[in-house]
Amino acid sequence: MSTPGRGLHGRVLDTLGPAITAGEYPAGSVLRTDELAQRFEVSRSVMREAVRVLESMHLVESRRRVGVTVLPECEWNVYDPQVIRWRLAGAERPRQLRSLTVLRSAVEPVAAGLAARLATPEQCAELTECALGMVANSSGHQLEQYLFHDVAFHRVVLTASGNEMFARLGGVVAEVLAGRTHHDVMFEDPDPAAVTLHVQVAEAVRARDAERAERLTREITVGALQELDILAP
Amino acid sequence: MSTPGRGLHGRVLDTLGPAITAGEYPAGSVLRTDELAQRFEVSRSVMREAVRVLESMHLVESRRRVGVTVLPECEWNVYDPQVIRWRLAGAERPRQLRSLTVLRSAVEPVAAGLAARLATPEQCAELTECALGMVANSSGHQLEQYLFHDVAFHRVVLTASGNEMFARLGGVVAEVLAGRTHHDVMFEDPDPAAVTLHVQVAEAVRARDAERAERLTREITVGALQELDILAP
DNA sequence: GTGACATATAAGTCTGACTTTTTGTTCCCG
DNA sequence: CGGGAACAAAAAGTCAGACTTATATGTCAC
Repeated sequence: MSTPGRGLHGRVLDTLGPAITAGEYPAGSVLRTDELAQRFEVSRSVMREAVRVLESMHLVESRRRVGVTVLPECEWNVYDPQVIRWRLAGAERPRQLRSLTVLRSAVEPVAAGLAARLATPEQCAELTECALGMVANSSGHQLEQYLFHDVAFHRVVLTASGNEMFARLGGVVAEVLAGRTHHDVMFEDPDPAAVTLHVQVAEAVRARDAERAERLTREITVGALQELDILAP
Repeated sequence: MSTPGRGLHGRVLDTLGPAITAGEYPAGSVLRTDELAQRFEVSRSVMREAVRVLESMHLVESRRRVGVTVLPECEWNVYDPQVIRWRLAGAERPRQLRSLTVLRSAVEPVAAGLAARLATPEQCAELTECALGMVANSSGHQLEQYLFHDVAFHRVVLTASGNEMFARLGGVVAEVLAGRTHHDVMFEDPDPAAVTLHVQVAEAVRARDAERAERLTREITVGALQELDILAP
């Protein structure tokens, strides 16, 4: 996925990152650069680069005479795509998926509202195209194609919102949707109601009806929350 | 702010990071590590560490035989607190502030709704305390104290939501509020209506009225949007 | 117990030599 | 004249070793 093994330090991160985010080293654990370098059979310079990256993600803190200390979870840069991927790959996957879905439920409706105001004609067209693609693959166990169009749909909405922060969440949404399709429950065809909602959102955006686009998208995200049993009575 | 000059590579980042995020090197620009090392008068090892960090933020990409290429803005990890700080410090400040405020307007209401369900008694108490602090400093040009309690208030709401992604935005909100107080318009005392809303949110959370807490917080964020002239008629 | 001092430790830095990958050029052949 | 293979150069990547610096901790006198 994305950028595997871009250099030796990347290889080190590919094992050390998941290990830390999985809680294998509890907060406060102290590692030593030299020891790590030996363990991974790389030079200290390479190991230092890896540590610097982990440090920039606030997963660890490096202090003289102490070593490399693992930071508590609340310090982590949980928006770093790399960190998200590591956590989604580990045992914390369910919790991470919940966090991200709640985030989606907050962001996507607002993004849809903005998209209704700001989307270019091209983006409107793309959106309906995606929605149609979802309809076309909503039955007959064509889950992969359905997923493809679903991801594209949400990506377009987030991009069309004109907000860079929203746009950057496209990758996150892709991970969540892909995760739902592949790992979790989703053996049968997608919920027809959800498909309809996507079509209606595309219509609302094209019609420049921000209020409606937001409300419909909220319905979609509420559905996503329900799938994960998030929601109080 | 936060961690100034933690080592030589940090010093390098303090100038190179802002320069890149300010668009001083347009996307596609190519830098060479050796040249940079000379310019900053550091060894190549230190320079490499700095480049690795920039790479982990997706500000640059390092390729053999080519050099260090500056990536287009759409690739940047705009959620990285460091990147946010750099951008807030540069010429792009107004745009960054708008992006962040729109993000707030999406996230905070939902967070407040969750907080109303999940906040501990201690957090409820903290919240009312913050709101009272805001009231106490809302007149008489006590902007600094007001800001302090305002930041604390929003931090508690985001934390009490129980969602780690929301909680992590506490720092971002702090930057936005501080920015508004210090740089932008805010010479006279804060809007009394906004102060009242904060008190009411605290009440709603304590009363476990999620719907009301969300609606009131939405009013607060709408106010923040209006201050920046964001909002269609 | 408290303060100053010494010491050991691990990160931080620098340098120089070497390797590897990739790009762009050159040159030969069709 | 075009295309492909071989080649050369450039820049990042890697490594090893020596040295510096900050700092936690222990020691000792008071």
